[in-house]
Amino acid sequence: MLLSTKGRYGLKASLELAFFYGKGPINLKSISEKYSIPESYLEQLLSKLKKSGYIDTIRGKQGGYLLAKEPKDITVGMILRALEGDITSSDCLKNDKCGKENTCVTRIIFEDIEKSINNIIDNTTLEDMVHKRDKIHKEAH
Amino acid sequence: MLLSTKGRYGLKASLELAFFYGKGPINLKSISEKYSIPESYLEQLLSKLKKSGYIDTIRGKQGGYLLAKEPKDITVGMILRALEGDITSSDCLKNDKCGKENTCVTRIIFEDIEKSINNIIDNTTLEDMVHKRDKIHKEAH
DNA sequence: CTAATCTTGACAAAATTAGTAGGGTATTAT
DNA sequence: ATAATACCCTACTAATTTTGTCAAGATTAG
Repeated sequence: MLLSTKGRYGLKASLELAFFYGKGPINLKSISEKYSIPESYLEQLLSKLKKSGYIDTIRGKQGGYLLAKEPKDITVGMILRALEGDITSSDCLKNDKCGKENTCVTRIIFEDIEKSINNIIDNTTLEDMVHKRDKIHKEAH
Repeated sequence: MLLSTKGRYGLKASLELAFFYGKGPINLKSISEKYSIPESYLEQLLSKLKKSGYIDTIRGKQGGYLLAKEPKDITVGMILRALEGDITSSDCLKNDKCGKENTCVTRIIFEDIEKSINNIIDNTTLEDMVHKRDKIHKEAH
């Protein structure tokens, strides 16, 4: 499995904020209920996104969360990496000092996979996804 | 992380068998030592690959493991799936009956990623990897 | 025979994921 | 002011998955 619930939940929440971008803050509870995500858990995820600079918050009554940048300036890769760390195909590309980096063949295919994944997530913005969403919902009617 | 050690170890072992294809069985210990994989653990992995029909075994002294098919007829995807189950980007593509399959936007990007991964692993055979290995080792001299 | 090798199944340790819980702090409508 | 609202933070726990370990047995070459 490439992504855990962290990335999935976090991406859904970010997309929700993107959808309401420019329309004021969205509170935690409403996101948590809409997507059936435990409130406290989602809170931790959004907190990470805030620390990474992708989300702003407004405290107090009528407060909530909102994107810190325009949806077109936030990629799926940014969100996923903030929550899950580097998105990698295999541990050996990160940790291992196996000493065979230059001659390991399996490594090559892992690298190919990873490049391909990164290519997708780094070239899809939240805005792209909002547009896709609009399209899907239109077709559903 | 897309792949655990299961897939990585199993793929390395399979590649070793591919490299010695047609030259008799290779015993467990030699693979386990060459790649620093715990013997009993590797045993379980090879056992799965046997059940899946990708490798044969010869018991007794001088016995060992060998590929059940030609390297060109075994893909990386076959090996990885036998060991790790379906290679998937997100749980929600497999289990969830979230009821929103037709309108969920995040799902689309997970599907794109998954297709891209499958495209790579299903179009790379062990033979391809042996060739790459030959090339790498040549260049290293 | 016997030493090398695979077979099988149960068990255990370690790591990661997925939450829970609860008090704390800031803001604002009233 | 103050009460309600909502984010902030840290620690803990439960569940799951990964990564092994172990032991007794079956098979075969020499």
